[in-house]
Amino acid sequence: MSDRLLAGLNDKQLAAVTLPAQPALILAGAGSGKTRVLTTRIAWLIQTHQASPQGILAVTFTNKAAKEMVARLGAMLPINTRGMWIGTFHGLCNRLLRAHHRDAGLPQTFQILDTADQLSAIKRLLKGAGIDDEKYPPRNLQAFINGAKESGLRAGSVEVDDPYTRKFVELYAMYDAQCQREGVVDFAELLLRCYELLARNEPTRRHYQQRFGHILVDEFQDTNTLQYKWLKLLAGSHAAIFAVGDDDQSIYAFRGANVGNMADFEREFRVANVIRLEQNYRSHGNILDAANALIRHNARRLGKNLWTAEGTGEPVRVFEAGSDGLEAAWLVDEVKSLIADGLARREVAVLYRSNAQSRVIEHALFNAGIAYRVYGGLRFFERAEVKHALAYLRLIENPADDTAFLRVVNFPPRGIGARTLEQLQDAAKAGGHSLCAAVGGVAGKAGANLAAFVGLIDSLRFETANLPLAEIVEAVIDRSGLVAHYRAEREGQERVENLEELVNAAAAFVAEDGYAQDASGTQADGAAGLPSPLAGFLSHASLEAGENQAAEGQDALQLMTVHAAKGLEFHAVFITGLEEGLFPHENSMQELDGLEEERRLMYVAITRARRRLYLSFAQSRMLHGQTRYGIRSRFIGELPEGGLKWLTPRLREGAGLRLGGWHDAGGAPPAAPAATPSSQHTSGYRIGQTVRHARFGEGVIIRLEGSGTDARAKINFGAQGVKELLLSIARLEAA
DNA sequence: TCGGTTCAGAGTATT
DNA sequence: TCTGAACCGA
Repeated sequence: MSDRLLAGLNDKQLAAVTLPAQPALILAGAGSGKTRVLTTRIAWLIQTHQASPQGILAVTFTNKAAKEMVARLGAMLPINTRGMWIGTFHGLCNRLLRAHHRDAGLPQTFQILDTADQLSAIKRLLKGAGIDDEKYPPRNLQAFINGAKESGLRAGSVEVDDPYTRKFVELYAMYDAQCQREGVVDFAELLLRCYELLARNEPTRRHYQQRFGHILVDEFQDTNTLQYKWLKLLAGSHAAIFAVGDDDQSIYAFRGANVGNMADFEREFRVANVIRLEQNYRSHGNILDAANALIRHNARRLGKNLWTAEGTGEPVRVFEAGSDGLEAAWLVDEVKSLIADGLARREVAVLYRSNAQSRVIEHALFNAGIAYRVYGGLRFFERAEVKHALAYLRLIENPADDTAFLRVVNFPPRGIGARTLEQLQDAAKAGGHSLCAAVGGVAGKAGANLAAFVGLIDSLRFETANLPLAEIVEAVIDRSGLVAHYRAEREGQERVENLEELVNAAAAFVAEDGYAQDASGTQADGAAGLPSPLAGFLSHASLEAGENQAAEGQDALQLMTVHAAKGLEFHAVFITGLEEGLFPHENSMQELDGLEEERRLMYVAITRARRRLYLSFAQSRMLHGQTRYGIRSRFIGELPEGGLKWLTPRLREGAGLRLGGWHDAGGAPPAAPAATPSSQHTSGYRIGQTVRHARFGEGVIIRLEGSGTDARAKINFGAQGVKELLLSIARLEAA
């Protein structure tokens, strides 16, 4: 019976799927069938009765990945996947904490703060404590707190060796106390609190350790320190952890991911079975050769080489443009011809290193009338009007949620201004109450307004107590005055529609997966009563921010950052802006292993392409309101020459990008003329000229200032950064 | 409470 | 250059 399940797997995939119940590390290269191996492994364990569906825990980073796993599993096995523990780290921790809220020291109705909620809670904390937020910027404090939590550290455990950090630690402790008072947890707290629950509560820990004989982890290279600790704790000494990841695709160090977890896991669990999935089913040979050659420049790797049974395919096309505008114009032409050849727009991706780069491209596409879709943007549950409605719902569920209270106490406006709120906050502080509970402490007209607001919340709570979720939401958006408020606005129509969509989302939530799944999971463990549908919906809204932007369904070109492209694949891929300072990004140069992470990012970008890959860079680019002259990214030079096809004349090897090459006597004019840099003749140098410096190497002059002995040049030395040099001192050679 | 002005900052992002 | 946030005046 398992034959059908295993049919079509290659030897390595088969070996991985059918490994004995031991710690295993699967190095799964891009396009090597990673998700298939993961889901088939689960199906195989169940089908061969090595595990029951309840005995398996599978964890991912995104809801999308979790959903895909569930869907594929459902297609493989005739089982009910609903009660299974397949989800994101945060989703699973939420589930555990709901079931054991008392042991975890949380109210049953605890709310989850998203990043924006957390920031406003921090701002409020600083204000209340009279802290100078210039000296202690809320964002920095937020990063500090999250960083500490993601390392598994409470305020008391953070090492302090300077007064500034000491203050941060003090504020961290105050922040945690505030959250506890208000019954809210931030994202990192979900994990840390869950970790502490398991660490301190032996019966609970044993229960889950015994229950989950198999723990499967997707994208293991993206785990942070706390997530790895959590996995170790849950696995205990028995569970077989099946970790799947690719160190070459580790691109999230900046948000705490620790690739070192892979090597640590191999060592700490004495992994006997490291399996490499290196056969790639996605790309043609030249594309893989480029990826392999590039990533070989990284020193710290577990080591892997992708190969394909397909042919070499087309060469990788390289284009040098005179400017960012010309790069976009070329891209438009190329896309047009791809479309003319019958390729669907959705099969073409335009990738860039940073979001700001999409502007120029969008502009060109828009003018050319080519439909496109930009990834990344406001998501449904992040929209202001939706967050407002959710704040009302949160107050119904938990009146102590001061963040929610402040968000809507005067929205729509009901005559409760800053002064009143200050009084209220003072009263709350003095009495040790929540804002909601302190309303009686404010007198006069303002007090009456506040009381009316609390009355509204109370009556909504009582009157909707037994209504279906969708009707609760409907009552809230209606009686809060939100809908009326947006109706009255000239451009509020879309917001009204989003509020109505929220009612639909609530109905869908009850009907579908979410609530039923939460309920069964909790019930199965018999710890706590059922969470209300409302509580479930609010968690859902926090943990799953929803799709970003609409326009789906339409066949459109796909525009996104390289990060956003991870996990996706396209027939044709454009990697744009391949310039030093942009990709690799200059900010990464100050970071430990920054360049290697940028290179992995480039590796991810290259391996998105199935059949056709374009690389492009521009001689000049508008950045922060200034024209910057860049030099070609080193990454292009790290690719195998033979697999590249230059669409523009190749400039002299080693010369870097020689801007304004047409200035040189006898120099061939570039195919695409550059935007003429305004030549200022100072001491014989000119903007755009390539020069060589003894220490910094080759660079491009981007600015000339002063004269005589004070003449200075600003020079972009690429990886060495931009330097300002005195021409009378620096000995520059023309390159 | 709104709307305009000013100012700083500008990298990637899921939960 | 462009954006978002903070701030100030009506």
